Amino acid sequence: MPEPTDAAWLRSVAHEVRSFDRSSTAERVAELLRSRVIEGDLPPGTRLSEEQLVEVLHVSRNTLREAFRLLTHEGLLVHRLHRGVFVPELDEDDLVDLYLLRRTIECDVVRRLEGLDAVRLRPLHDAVAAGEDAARRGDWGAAGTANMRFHQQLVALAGSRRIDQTTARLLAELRLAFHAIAVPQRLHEPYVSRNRALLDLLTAGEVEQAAKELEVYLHDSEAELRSAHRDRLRRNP
Amino acid sequence: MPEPTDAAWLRSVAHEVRSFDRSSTAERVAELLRSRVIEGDLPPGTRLSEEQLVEVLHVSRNTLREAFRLLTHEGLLVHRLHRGVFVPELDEDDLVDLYLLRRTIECDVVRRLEGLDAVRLRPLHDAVAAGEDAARRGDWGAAGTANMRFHQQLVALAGSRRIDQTTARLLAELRLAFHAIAVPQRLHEPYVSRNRALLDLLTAGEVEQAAKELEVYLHDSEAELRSAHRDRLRRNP
DNA sequence: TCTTGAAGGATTGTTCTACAACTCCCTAGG
DNA sequence: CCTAGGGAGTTGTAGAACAATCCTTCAAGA
Repeated sequence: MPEPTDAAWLRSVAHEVRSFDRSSTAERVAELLRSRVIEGDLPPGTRLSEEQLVEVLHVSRNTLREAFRLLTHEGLLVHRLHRGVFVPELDEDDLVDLYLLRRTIECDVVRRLEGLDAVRLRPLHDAVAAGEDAARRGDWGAAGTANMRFHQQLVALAGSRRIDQTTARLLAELRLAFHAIAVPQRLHEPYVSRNRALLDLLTAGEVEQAAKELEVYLHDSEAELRSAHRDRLRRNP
Repeated sequence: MPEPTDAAWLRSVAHEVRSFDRSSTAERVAELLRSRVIEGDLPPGTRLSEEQLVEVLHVSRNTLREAFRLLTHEGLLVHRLHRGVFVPELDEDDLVDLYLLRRTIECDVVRRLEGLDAVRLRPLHDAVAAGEDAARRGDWGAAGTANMRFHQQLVALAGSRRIDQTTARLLAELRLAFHAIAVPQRLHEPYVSRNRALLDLLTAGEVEQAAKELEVYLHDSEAELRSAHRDRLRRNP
């Protein structure tokens, strides 16, 4: 006999089951291409040829184009009419734009936080630990991944689907910029310990202080990235 | 003889010309469907049949599906695998979510504003005037449109492409919620004068004060909308 | 009565082919 | 050096076909 409280539980199970192995071919193709772009295998400016990919992936052009659309709206590809899809080349204006939105969302989320406890902060803790571990190993790719995870989990504390989604796209785009730049250590190293410091502030419940630190943090990160971008531009016209 | 400064100008003209009448069939179809959804012609929950629309619009299924994808990523349609696309039905959680993100972005944008002058505020002024005009005529549909324009122009002051885009999607989704609710006057009337008050604060350069007022404003708006939503749910199980 | 399972029609997911529309590059001519 | 135009190659769109899935109906069993 189903009790009233069962309803919510059943709904959540239903949702989980339904989204378990539920993916279209287009989504799987998108997932594959996404990882390639995010890992930096495809340098910015690369054109993704339909003909070529249809051949390699063994899917129809329609399906491939559907995958293109998915990634386009994640900001991982750009579509130019009658020219094809390309891995985006972010310029300095894009960096400014991305960091502006990023500061807006992240700082505000932190400032509004309340009722924090160890359980809720657990995912953040894991991400920080992963970053420290990667730094010890000198694996700056992994350090970058851990950093992304830290910030994604940070905004996840707000408990908003749309904020999570916006942030995911934001970070994915930023990752493109990271790959376009050579020196990962200089970009990621300082933030391993700064993430730890942020987490400590949050653990202590000092949200206002954390928000302020995060604001400075993101300004520094932006400056670093822009500087590296300009350097690269100077070397590589 | 092209001077150095010409380059940027020529590029911008080239871009403008190129994007003038530059739209694919899919984009035109999307535009058509978008207006229908935004105007509320298609009630939430409606399924958009491929077969039917292909017949009416005289486009191929491929093209139609591409249009579906575009609108899906704007939040104006939802796609359920093997079931089709539907006009979304927002529940109260969605309203909470939308307003949370909205407060985050709008308030933060306002708080960061500086160097405001009459020229930059002109679009806001026009939107407020349009809202007042619509209210006098009792045209609450137009009042709602003017309100959306006001907020879109407000965040546009930040000068960020990505903030504009996120906001556009946000407001489009909210518009769905407005349509699902019967009483437009009660929802829009109070905000005509509150928009004017906000604009006055901005004109006076009181950004912090404006941000605080906006925060309250959005809380009130959210409460109003949620209440109306619950009323509707009670009448219409 | 309620649940379970199978059959069937209807709709979406994907592939394939064909052709139109457009871009890009190259070359001839001014 | 610049411009116009032609041709090759790529993307945009159409349309038909089939596979996979969903939804409804209905009958059998507990």
